[in-house]
This record gives sequence, structure tokens and C-alpha cells, in this order.
Amino acid sequence: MGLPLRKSTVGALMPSCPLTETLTLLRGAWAPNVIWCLSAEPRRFGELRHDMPRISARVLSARLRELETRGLVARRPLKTSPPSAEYALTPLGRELLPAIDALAHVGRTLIREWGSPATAARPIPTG
Amino acid sequence: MGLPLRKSTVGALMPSCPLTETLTLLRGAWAPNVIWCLSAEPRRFGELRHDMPRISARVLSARLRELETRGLVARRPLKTSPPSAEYALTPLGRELLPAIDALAHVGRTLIREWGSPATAARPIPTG
DNA sequence: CTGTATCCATGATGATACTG
DNA sequence: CAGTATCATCATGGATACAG
Repeated sequence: MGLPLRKSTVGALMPSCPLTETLTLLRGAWAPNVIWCLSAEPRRFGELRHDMPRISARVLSARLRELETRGLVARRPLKTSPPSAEYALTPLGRELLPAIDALAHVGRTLIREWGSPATAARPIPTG
Repeated sequence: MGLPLRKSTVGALMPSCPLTETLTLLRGAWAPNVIWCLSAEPRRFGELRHDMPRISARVLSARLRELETRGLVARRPLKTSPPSAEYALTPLGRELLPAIDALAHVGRTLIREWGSPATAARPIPTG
């Protein structure tokens, strides 16, 4: 009849929910990079485009809206001519930074041990 | 003319590459959950399906192949009747666990402060 | 400069059925 | 039980043009 199913000792799905919660925020190819680019100081829309040359205005706009909706990023209109806007991480958004650091740390380990098996690393092929 | 572009103090794209490396591994709705389900002990194909009721056999198979190819998961055929197979994290795969923990930690914080704004959390709607 | 609107390509996933 | 094949669907992202 085959082997019986062993009960999972990891609690099955319970701890995966917060995991999914965070990964939903980091979803897409660009959200983590947007957060990273805002980690040091506020940046304007055009500056972010410059930081990530391959992102399209459409996607950058979409990601910023998404992060703003979730309270991770704050938008501040500037009274300049022509009008511009500045984006900054909120305190809640800053809570993501340690996790992002952890991911980058693992990434460095993986690259050191294997080279870069992630062939389709779209956002930043160089570096 | 508008404001001049300020130079990014975060190093622009450099640190994003290891980040992308790791996120490429965790890409998709299921890879992180597969890794989590293997974190405590080896699991068989059918056990993993049971741990993640909403995953399809096709996708589970694809994720396992992917993780196996990258050296994060090891497959061990079992000489049972009928034949079965067991999957386990490799030491390299275990390096992802701290990062996954960090993500889950942030997820718990976000849920505590906001409830669960991640409306489309497909993998585990309950929990 | 700061976005938004279309159109289109691609990739990830689910459902189902089928093989060994 | 352990996978694979096929088909259809949906979200993400790029390119381009356009609006405030």
C-alpha cells in the first residue's frame, strides 16, 4: 500500500502565513529594489528611475502606489516647478530592511559557492 | 528645469544583485513554503502535497526540480512498493532558513500592526 | 518632471487526465 | 505513490504614447 503519511513536525502551514505576507509585499521583480533604493534617504520619482535604469515608469508607479497603500512608503509632493514628488520609507517600511539584508546575505553566500545560477536576474544583470 | 538628480548614497544597484539572487530562488507562490515544509525533516512527495493542499502536482514537481537543480534540495528515491521518493534540504538549502525566518518575523509584525492587507495570499488563505 | 493609458509578451499556476 | 502532458487563465512587466 505504500508508506503512511507522516505528520509534519513543522506545523504545516501555520508559520507560512506571515512568510507569505512579507513575500506578497516583496512581490514582483522590482519592489525589493525600490525599498532598497529608499533605504538611505528619500528619492524622487526621476531619481528612482535613474537608480533602476531598466524599470519602466508604469511599473515604478505601480510599485510605489502599492507600497504607499500598504503604508510602507510615504509620498510627499514638492512645490517645485515643474511639480515633483519625493518618496520615503515609513517606520513600518523600515521593518523590512533587516529581512532584505538577510536575503542579500544569503545571496552573497550562494554566489560565492555557486557563481550565479539565477540566470534570469532581470533587474540588475550587471554588478 | 526642475531639481537636479541627487546621487544615490545607497550604492544604487550594487547591493541589489545578491538580493535578486535570493528572491529568484524564492520566486513564485510556493518555493518558500516548500523549503519551510522541508526545514524540520525530509518529506515525501505525497507528504508535501498534504502539507500544501492547494498546490498542484505539476507545480510541486516543478519547484522541487528547480530547487534540486540549484542544489538546495536533495532527492532520495526509496526502494518501497510502490516506489516513492524523499526530499530533504541540503546544507546550502539550510542557508535560506535564517532569511525565511526574517521574512516571517516581519510578516508577523505587519499582521500585528495592520491586520492582513495582503489580500491575495494564495498559498495559505487560512492561518 | 510626474505620472497614466494601451497593447503585447512572458511566466507561474490550476485543473485534468494519463503513465510507470 | 510519483510524476508528466496539455490547456487555459491571470499577474507582471516592457514599450510607447500621452496627459497634468
